[in-house]
Amino acid sequence: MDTNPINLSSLLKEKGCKLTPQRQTILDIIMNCREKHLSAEEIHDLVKRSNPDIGLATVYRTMLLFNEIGIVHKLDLDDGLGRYELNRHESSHRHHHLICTSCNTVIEVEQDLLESLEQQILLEHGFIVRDHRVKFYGTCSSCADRSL
Amino acid sequence: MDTNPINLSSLLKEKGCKLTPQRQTILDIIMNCREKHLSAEEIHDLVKRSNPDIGLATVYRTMLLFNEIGIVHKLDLDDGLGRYELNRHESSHRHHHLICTSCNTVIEVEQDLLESLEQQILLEHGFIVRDHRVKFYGTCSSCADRSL
DNA sequence: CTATCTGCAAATATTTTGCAGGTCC
DNA sequence: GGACCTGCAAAATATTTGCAGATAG
Repeated sequence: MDTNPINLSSLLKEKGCKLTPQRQTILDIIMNCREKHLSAEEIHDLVKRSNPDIGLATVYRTMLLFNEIGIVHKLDLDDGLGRYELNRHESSHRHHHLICTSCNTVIEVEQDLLESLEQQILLEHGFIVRDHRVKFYGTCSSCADRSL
Repeated sequence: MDTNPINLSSLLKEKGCKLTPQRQTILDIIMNCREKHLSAEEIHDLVKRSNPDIGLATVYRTMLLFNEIGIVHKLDLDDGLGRYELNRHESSHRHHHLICTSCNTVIEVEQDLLESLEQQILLEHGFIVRDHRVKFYGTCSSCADRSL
């Protein structure tokens, strides 16, 4: 597992923002929960263990900022809350989420495989794709086994 | 353009639900705005023209029901509201949305082209895909032209 | 020193729910 | 007639904002 490869300080400086202990703590938390898709409230709960004085509003403001800087991505897992995950890739090559409609587990898939579709979209619509979000709904292998 | 191919009455009967004027009015509205991705509030505004007494709560309850029956699909266009579109296909073959990050236009693409990815997901993860949601972010042709 | 940040509380915004009365079948 | 539905208002939820004081650089 890699240690912090993110130079928070310089990323913030580019934007004219300051490196505060709150922001560092929040980054540490989400670095330690890379696979977790945490909501703002969940991040807040975890962050309070290190620093009980951090407010929920600060978490929201920080996630907004981290999203702009590209440190995290906001995602929607259909439970009515915004959720965030660390942005592990430089490019628009992004993994996909498999959502099991039986047990609600979220599995990640690393393949992208959307190049040909994106190429076709460019040719037929003149639309230049720079990013995408893909969710698959279905039945995970454990649930499929269980229902045999 | 096809006229109402949806037999609302029998779909509702299957679920033990009743056909009320409110539900019929709401269906009529969304049939006439097939390409629109309306929010609950927008549907409510339109519906009130025919029947000013319909409440917003009824719209929410009806969209929940229509979503269960499969008449509509809820979607998330990243503006913080739930939006709905008519479900035009029987199968899980679904169109995709192109969201222009310059002008916020939403364009629809009819190609699916996810079969090979879904096949690969089944082989590698044993996950049976039954439905998917795909959003592409980028620049539409008008915006691309404008910035030349 | 000062622009930026923070915590708190209040404000917003969206969606859900309880209930008393109304209506489809 | 009775289960189901509706409108209204209130509640619940999620997120944003205003502000006075604190702090990074």
